Amino acid sequence: MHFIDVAVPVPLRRTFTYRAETELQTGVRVRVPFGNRQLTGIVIGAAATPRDTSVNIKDIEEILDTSPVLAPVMVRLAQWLWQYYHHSPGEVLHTMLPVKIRKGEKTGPDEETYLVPSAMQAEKGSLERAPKQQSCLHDIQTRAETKRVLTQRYSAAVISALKEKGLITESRHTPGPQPQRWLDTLAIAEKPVPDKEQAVAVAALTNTSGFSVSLLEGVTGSGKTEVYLQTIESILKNGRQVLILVPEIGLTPQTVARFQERFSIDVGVLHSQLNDRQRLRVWQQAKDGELGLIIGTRSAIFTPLKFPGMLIVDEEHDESYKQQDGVRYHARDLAVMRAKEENIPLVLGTATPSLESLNNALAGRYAHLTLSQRAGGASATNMHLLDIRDQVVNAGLADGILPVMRRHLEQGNQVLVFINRRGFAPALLCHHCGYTMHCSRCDRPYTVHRAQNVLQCHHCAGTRAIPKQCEQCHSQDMVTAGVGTEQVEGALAHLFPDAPQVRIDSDAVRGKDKLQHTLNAINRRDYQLLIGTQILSKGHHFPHVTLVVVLDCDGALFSGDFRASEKLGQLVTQLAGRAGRASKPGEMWLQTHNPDHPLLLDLIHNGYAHFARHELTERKAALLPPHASQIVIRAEAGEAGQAFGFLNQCKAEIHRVATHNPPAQAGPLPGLIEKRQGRYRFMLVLTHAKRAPLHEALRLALPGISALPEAGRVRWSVDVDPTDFS
DNA sequence: AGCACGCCGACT
DNA sequence: GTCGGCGTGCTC
Repeated sequence: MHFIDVAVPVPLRRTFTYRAETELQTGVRVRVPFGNRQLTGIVIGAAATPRDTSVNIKDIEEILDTSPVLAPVMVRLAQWLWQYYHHSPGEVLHTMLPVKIRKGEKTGPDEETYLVPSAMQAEKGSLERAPKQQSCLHDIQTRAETKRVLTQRYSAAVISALKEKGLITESRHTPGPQPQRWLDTLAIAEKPVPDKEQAVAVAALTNTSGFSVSLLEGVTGSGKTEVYLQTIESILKNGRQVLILVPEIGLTPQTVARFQERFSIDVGVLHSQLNDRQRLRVWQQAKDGELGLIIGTRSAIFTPLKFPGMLIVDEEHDESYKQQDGVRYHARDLAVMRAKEENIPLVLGTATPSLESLNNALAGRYAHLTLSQRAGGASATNMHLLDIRDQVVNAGLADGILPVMRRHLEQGNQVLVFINRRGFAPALLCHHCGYTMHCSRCDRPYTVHRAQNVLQCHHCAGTRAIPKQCEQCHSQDMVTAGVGTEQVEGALAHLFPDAPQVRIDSDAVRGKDKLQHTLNAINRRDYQLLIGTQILSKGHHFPHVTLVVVLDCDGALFSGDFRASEKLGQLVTQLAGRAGRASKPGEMWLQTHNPDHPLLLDLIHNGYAHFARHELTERKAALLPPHASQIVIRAEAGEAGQAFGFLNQCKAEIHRVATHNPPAQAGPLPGLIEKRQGRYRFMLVLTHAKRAPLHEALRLALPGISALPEAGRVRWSVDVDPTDFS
């Protein structure tokens, strides 16, 4: 008789012990009785023989797999996840596994129709006058192929003719796995000669074996992707798989095509738009070792690999790697754990490292590789501050910037205007009584959208018509306040009527392929003036842009979020990287009311690398991450007092339990967006200089917190290493 | 999360 | 008299 720990899909922070007749492999799915229902669970490992005789240990009902759906490495990763993020095993496995696997569906490839040679032999010369049929038969005789593949290669007529003649028949069966299938087609296309820094980086990364983390800090345009390409070449040749994570917005068909073209192999692609079936297929092929290269967004970090060779996290600073609901994991941090478990190298690439990764590199925990030269000899963009104090500012554009823009436009170049607000204006208010139109569910001002003629709440996405008169005093004198992309677009159309312009924000490029078409049109020089939001800062290069204007960077200087300045530095640097090339050096202007602000001065004069190091010293002095660890407990409820009260009880419980070396507790604080979708949100921020005692305190407190009667009434969650305090 | 058990209001 | 509201408690 064996006792076995099983993770079941319930939101409880523990596993359950069952009895089995035989020993069971870790990672195998089992059907188990749970309460009065049947659940599909995962075997986590052998359990100690229970001493507590009061619990009635039940038998495992059925073993669903002959081979595990989770390799031992992935089971260990799951355990790390639920311990580190203080979530339930059930929720963690829910996050890690494709839906179809979770639901207990059979694994393995689907049955397919094959065309196979029949027992009958073709008479000599009978196909002499049918070369297509001959070649098709030859293909089928050499290698069993699916009907699906063959109908792409040959016409239906050819295939049916062979069937008529009784030379081939159909057969349905499941294909066996074809491990390292990519080696059949792998070929290295012509590649550029790396420059000296790239060559050093490739050599360093190629020579690593076993676990290591390397931060590849390469300025925009320095050819990080080329370093990835040349590094993974030998890994693929050696029959090892490479998993590449990219930000949500960076996963374009072009990205995938670049890898496909270089290596002539199938690339597994994983992103949020896939359906369950497509997702399962890539998962299975990666697990069977059929795919050499898998590219995906955040959750792709859970892709199983039969022959793990290397992990790459591109644009590692990108915020989209942090999951913001459910198990709030950070894919970059998880990649470190995964690489350690698999004993393979991890590469973190970016032009603007997160302070977390930079700190690890500076402390010597990560290798630090740098690419400082832009490819093709392009020079760095020149950055300037434009003091807009006392200047006339029209639709966000200061008078002083207009001559600069005119100069670039007259030279036939493109100008990029960045404003981090979509819509026409961020508020609509009454000129008579000052009342601001706001969303009653979220208590936030509505954004005015002139294009669709609506007010939209940017927190709950709710819309309503633009009112003609004030809700409060019925005055008809309604005015907008602040500036959004739509308004800038309108003003620029007046100021520069001869320059064709385009707006790029999530409103303007909604819909499949719309963004790509717009980007193509920009690089065809259909437009001269580009007005847009964050989208413009991510990954796309605009060789004809010679001027970047940032309309407002003051907000980030005085934000309540301590990461705002880091994000500003990354944004500005990424934006600067969009512009210019060798023949056309770029220039960037930041409009500000704080031209003497040390952060801005440091950023524009010394660059991101210097700026980031300075930020790190500030974080150290303020005892903030990465020089401290944080955990946030969030709660939301229909009544503010409920959420607040619950967090106060959490605070008391942590205080009671963490007698030795307790964390600092701030709050309960209202969320930066206090009310959202009609619910009140609060958070309790736990901070400690050391990670271990912080986690220990929470671990000890969670049973008591979960047992609070309020815990069942409010919606609450634990966020380890929070990146967003809203 | 589910599901049962349990104790109070308005219905055939 | 019962049907069903959702508070509470438990799940190897």
